[in-house]
Amino acid sequence: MLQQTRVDTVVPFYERFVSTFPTFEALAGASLRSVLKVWENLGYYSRARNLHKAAHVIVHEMNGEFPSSMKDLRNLPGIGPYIAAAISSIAFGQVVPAVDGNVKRVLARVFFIQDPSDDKDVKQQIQDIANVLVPKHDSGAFNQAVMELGAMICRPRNPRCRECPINKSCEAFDHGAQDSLPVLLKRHPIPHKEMTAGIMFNQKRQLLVVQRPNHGLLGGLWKFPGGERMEGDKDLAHTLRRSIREETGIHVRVGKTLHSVKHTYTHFRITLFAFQCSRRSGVPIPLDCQDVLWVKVGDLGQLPMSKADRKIWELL
DNA sequence: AAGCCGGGGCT
DNA sequence: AGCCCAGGCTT
Repeated sequence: MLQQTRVDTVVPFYERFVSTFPTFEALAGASLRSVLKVWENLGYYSRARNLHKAAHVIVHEMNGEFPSSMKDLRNLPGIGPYIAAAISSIAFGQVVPAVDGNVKRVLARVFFIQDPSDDKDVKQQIQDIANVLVPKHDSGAFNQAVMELGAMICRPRNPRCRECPINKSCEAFDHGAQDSLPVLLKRHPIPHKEMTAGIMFNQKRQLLVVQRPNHGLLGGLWKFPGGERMEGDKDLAHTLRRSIREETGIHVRVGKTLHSVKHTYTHFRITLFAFQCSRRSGVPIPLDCQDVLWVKVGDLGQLPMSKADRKIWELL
């Protein structure tokens, strides 16, 4: 949960998650849908899918025993170098450094590393320094201490160097360069996309929703049918007719605009336009999606949806 | 090695 | 509007 996600954001999700799935057996036995529902709004949903898978591996392939070595931890889906090191050092007392974003920033400053910290060699250099620094005793506490120092004192912006317990050992502070380290690579500007969502009821006053493919953006979450405006679309109504046909095979008539919401993802922004829609012909089947479902508006709260789609639902 | 993957808070 | 968050997986 803590991957690229602030502790304060995670805490309520964590509490709800462990009370819903208190054991590996409970998590392994739960449906992916129920896991995604508890994860809803936390983002990076592959983490939820991987955690669900990992619980299954622990219960069915590891005799229900949680692994303690770096090597065995790395074999669980979703556990990479940082988490393997964090768990084995904090929970099992192994002498390994846990290098997260905080640690990289602290070490880049303390050791005055002026090359971009995203560079492969620089990452290795930081890892090498951490390997030397990690103490034989209480390495888990050391790891947490460096992370905490990075979060509270050696912050990305406006570091509190006067209050820093190790400022006398910090080369960046010596040079007065703490604000310009670590060096950032410039990022590409993110594109803007226009997205469409069809709000369509059947005679039973049920709403049509589709489930996204399990891999890719917002994998496994539910959405209103519709898609991105492409080159050849002459207007958004055209986009919506085309994308609903691709997703579900049905032909629709596009009515009036109901709402529009803006949302920012990691690599692009969207404006999502919701249109009233009616079915002209065909029966919805899962073509360019994983599943289709007619659902009562009130029951849509049970299905995991992204923030942008949830906003549309709330406006309805 | 680079791209992909969310949502939220701070500046 | 940009940046960053107790990163990992895929290609």
